[in-house]
Amino acid sequence: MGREMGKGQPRRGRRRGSGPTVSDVARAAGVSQMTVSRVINREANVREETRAKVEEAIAALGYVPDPAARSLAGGGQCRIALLYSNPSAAYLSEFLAGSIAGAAASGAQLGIEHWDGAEGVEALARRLAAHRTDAVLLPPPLCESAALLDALTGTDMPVAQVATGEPSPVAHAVSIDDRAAAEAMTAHLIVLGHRRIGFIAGEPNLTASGLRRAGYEQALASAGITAAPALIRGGNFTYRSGLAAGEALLSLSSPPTAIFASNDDMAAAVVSVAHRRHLEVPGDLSVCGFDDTAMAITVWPELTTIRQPVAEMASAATELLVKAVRARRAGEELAPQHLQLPFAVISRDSVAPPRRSD
Amino acid sequence: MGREMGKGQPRRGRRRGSGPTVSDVARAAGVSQMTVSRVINREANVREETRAKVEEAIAALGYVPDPAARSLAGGGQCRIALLYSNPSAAYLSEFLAGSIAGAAASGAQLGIEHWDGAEGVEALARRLAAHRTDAVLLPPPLCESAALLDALTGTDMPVAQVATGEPSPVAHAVSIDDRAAAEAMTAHLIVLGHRRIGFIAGEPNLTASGLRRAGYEQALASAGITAAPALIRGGNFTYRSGLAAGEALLSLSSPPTAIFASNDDMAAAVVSVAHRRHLEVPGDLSVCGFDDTAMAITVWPELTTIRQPVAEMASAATELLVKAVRARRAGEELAPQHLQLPFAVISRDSVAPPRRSD
DNA sequence: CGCTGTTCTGTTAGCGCTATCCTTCGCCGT
DNA sequence: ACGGCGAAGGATAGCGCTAACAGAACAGCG
Repeated sequence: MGREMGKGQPRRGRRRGSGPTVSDVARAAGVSQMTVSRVINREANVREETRAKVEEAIAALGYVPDPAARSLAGGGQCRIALLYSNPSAAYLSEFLAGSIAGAAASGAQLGIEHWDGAEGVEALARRLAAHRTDAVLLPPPLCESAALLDALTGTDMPVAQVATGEPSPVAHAVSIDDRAAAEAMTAHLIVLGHRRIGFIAGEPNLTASGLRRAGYEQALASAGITAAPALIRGGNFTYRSGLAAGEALLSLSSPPTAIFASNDDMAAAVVSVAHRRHLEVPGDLSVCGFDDTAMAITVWPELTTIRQPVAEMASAATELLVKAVRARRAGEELAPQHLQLPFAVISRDSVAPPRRSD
Repeated sequence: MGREMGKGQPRRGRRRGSGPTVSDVARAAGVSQMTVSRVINREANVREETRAKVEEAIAALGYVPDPAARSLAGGGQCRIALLYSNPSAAYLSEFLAGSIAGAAASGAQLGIEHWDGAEGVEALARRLAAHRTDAVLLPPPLCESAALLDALTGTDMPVAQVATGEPSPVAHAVSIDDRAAAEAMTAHLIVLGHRRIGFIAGEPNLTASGLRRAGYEQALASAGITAAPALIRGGNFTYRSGLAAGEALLSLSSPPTAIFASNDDMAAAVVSVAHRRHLEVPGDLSVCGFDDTAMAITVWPELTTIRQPVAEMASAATELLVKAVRARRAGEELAPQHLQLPFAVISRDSVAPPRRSD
């Protein structure tokens, strides 16, 4: 039977005008499709030289892998649910962007699920099952809920906690070294000449809070400064709690020359309190925060703070989950990974040397 | 009976344990895969009897079509890009959540693209093309960039603007009635007894700013109050501009009893200024914002503000784009739609009747 | 009965990618 | 030399689905 009878021209196929495909890249790089695939997936056993050639071709053609095709051919459909509760919204947006990128990169579907705890844990599990969820991504503060974690790890869905201080041994986790970060920030203040450094602790139920406080204390100890208990105040990560703690610290007979708040919201509140008392920031009082959320650059002066690579963390956690799901489907089990990403001290305008180093 | 005769014994396929496929259903129903596909897609030209048989088989096997395969095979692939610039991040998180939901609902892929304007418009267009973007979603403030809009609508990608005051005639748009919202908020203050109501305008380049101001003026006019020009101050949606405008308004010889800021950031700044001057909010000064971003409930007291259903708006815009892309592929053209979603006045603790209605 | 339409249903060939072989090649030890 | 081994990369066959076309079944009409 003459397949190409009517037209001498081979049938155009039903290519979407879309874009370059693996075979285009392969042709351009002078390798096989499979090698391109290997480069994309960062598999081993590809010579550096070959990899470079392929990457060049990818860049030149502006190639982007088709997620649909990937999940069809590869490990198969993978739906991961991002479970969130109380959105510290600035955080969530970066987190979402990261998850989306991670999901896109591994060809997974991302679903957003809200859970406020009112609905029981089992009801949640049922909901996830109905949505054919393969894995669950937990940003703070949900990643700290022991009940939730238990229920989730009880199912056969891999779970990833992001930014928890104390990862569960049965879950994947991505975080920064909160303790080292707090220590670095405190040390920074000490180097500038501050000696009376106030600290506003975070929500006591979150494990990261303890680590941040430990880092602060460690830095003081390393510098030979005795930590005055009066300089440490409790907070719960809200602006309002920062207001109260700030008032308390600045009402001391010998107030601190710098205040390190465990997050940006509380630091912003401290700035507000300082202004109310007609103290200049950073002239009369240095203030620093933690997280580098939108709040940090919203207030004036902009806050010196610790940047967590939230997007990267979310992206890494997402990819981890996809890998876990695929491994599980292949019959293996991916041992819980606990990644730690680097943080950075971001210097802005809310910190300066103390006016008189007494 | 033998397996498929034509081909040799298939080599141990790499079936995922997943679920039943079209061919399972087809075999169970005694029809071809194609017929099953037709039933799934509710195509015409399938006998009622056949359809019933297939549907029965689907139900019996618990078959669910694989979206990845569908979009690979069908033209279904649709990649929509969410283009964002400015870290108006609190807004973005809700926006993202909405877009994701919208994309999932219509089976589209969502990509996040950052653009700060440094890279030229054509470079951006090239990047989008390289990422096989089919349509572009523009949250504020990018949706106001005429240059960008021109460049984008010049391509054959559908574009949707979200929350713009003045939709382009060639783009889709989803917004709220900013003017009516500002009018409602102002009227609310008037009903409480305020007569000297300060207004902080938004970034003059954004069309929504003008509408909000017009709404404010309209409400005053309707109540027979003459708008004192001194009570209107310019701002640009930043906290810092709110600080300056707040200072100016409260320094007037006859200061306002209420200040309506065009967004929450500026309203938060006004609260801060008021506190610095030892004015109680809302006792001595009522303050209200606009947008209901995270900032509104971060500061204390929490802000009375206008809620825009950002997530719904993003979701609606996303679905609109998908529809437009599919229509275009089918050869038709979806005329630009301009949707307007309802807003709501959210009463919190930053507004009260004036102490003495003078 | 042929001849045209009109439904319906089946067949074939991919969509873009990766799993699973398989070949090739260089490097070691004896 | 030789066999053996592991790394690098190629060839091929699908993943589950649908577009496009090719029949088959059935109607009406001369």
